Amino acid sequence: MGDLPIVRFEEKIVETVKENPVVVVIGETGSGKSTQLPQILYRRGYAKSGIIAVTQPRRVAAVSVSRRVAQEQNVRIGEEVGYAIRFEDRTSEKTRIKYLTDGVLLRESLFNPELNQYSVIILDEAHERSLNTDILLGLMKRLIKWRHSNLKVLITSATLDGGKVSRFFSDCPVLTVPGELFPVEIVHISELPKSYVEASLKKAIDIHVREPEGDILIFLTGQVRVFSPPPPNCRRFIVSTNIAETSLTVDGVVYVIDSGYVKQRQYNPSTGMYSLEVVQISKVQAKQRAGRAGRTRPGKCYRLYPSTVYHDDFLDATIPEIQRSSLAGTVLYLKSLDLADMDILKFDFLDSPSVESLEDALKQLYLVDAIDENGSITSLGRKMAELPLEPSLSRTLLEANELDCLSQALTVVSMLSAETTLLPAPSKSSEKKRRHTLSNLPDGFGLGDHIQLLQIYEQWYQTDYNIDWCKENNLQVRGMVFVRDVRKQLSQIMQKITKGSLDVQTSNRRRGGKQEYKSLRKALCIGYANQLAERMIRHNGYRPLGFKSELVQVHPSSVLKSDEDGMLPNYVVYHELIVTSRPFMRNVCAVEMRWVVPILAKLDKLNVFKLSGGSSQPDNQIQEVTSTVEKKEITAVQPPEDRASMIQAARERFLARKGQK
DNA sequence: GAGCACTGC
Repeated sequence: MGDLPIVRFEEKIVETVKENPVVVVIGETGSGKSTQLPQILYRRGYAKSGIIAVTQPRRVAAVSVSRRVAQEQNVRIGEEVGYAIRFEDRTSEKTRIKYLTDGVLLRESLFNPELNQYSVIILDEAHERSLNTDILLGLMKRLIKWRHSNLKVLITSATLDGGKVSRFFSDCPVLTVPGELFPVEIVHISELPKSYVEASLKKAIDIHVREPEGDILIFLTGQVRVFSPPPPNCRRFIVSTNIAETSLTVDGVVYVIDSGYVKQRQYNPSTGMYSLEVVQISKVQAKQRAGRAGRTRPGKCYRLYPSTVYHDDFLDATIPEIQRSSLAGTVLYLKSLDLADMDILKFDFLDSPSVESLEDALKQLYLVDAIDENGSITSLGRKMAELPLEPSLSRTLLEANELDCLSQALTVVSMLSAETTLLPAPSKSSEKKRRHTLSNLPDGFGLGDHIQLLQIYEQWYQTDYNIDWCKENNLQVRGMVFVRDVRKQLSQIMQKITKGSLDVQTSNRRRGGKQEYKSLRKALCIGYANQLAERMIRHNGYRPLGFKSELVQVHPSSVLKSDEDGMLPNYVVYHELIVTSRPFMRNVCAVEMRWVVPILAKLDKLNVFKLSGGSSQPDNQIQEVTSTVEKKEITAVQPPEDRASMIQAARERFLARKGQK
């Protein structure tokens, strides 16, 4: 390994790091930056006063890279070289080089904001711009001011715009290390095809007929089954999503077909809805895809778009995750750090999320009681930030603890954390089977999907976590085991937060009936105060409250039942709004009017201007921001005419009851 | 009555 390109730059790297607190290292695939950079600094004594931390966006990468480095150092994993990922800490007092996911480093920073145990922090794969890496970039900028004398920060990436990061860190130096890829010939087609799926199929057959041996990797937006039956000889056709850009390395690939598209999840802060859209990839992504052809020998990349489209239409870089996600959790995290002069609208991000998105986050946090009407974090909010969950789910756990149904809530929340991986990938053959077996699973008494998830886990518990039971019921074993791990971790954190011995045991009793779930549903209602929907008067469509008014439906996969008149509950809370063919609420739970009334009152007095620190002295940049806020109509709920009086009456009853107490 | 890429604490 001594001849990796990066080693030839050792002197230059060491010299630059010595003179500067922050250094950007651009290294193409095959440069050895992830494995060699920490070893170089280790050799030069940088681990004497602290640990060298290397972050990775993915767990597998943290584990595999650390294993390779341990091997090169000739030590066992967990000794001088170790890793830390969720559920698994393979480090010891001897550890000097520590690989960890960026999520783990963020969590460590919550309890030790100065990260004193580290002398060097290397943020690897920064070009991927994961939400966590972006937060860390902002935190590092603050941290080097406090720890100027004893902390070195290195930002490394494959194709990141080095100049931009350098400017972000007060014009820090940028080192470029060449990679060891084989040349890849790029071929563009002359005009955009009508169908990129069809075009990629044609191109694949074309390569198969004309070109010498070598596997073909095809980047599409989903696993479309268009390549069956397989060709008669042994050439492999690998159809892949963007997973092969980063997570997956396929050996033997010589040809890449790049459709130029990717399916991307986007959050709309004004409607609270997620959507999955097929969008054009960025130049960075196109380069990444082409690079996959040159890992073992010279290769070819066929791009199913003209070069003019690449140059003129493609974005330089993918829109960072931070600009495509709901930021409630992120904002709560930053608020809980108690950074001096912390104003969330002024936090220094490499690419700032929109003001609208930040205000949406503040609004949500206010509704779940994590911040007060002035935008300051509450003691409840502090506890919520300690839980590795979305704010609505942390709020549910804390409320459940008050209502003596923590054990049930822990199960529901854990099941939701792995929900997508529970059911097996749909295929024609298993579809019937799944439907059949699902009918054998509990139905949540018609109260909704959260209750069903609880019942499923409790049944599994009663079989003593029997793997065969999962298989019989077509539940993914890995998913269920993951749920069990999450539940254990959350139980421990809850014990710590409440400083008490809690009853977190999964219930073993035979369940009585609907009444059994009342407290749990109330806790869910309070936790999901930001995800509450009201049914329309005469039909089963719903309107999410607190967002721009849009009509949504309960997802057809839901087990929520209607009453004798065919009507669904007046109010439900939902886990997620997702736009596919239409806007749907996924995972809903029926809630009662009397729990909803205080939330409606809160929605009424919502004042985003105050939440975003409207009283503070704005600087020029912020001036512009606040003026748009002032003009904007506050998105409080306007109940439909004839229901307004009903809500008012219920609210008065509620307040009267409260007064009596 | 739908049908959804990928991560992570």
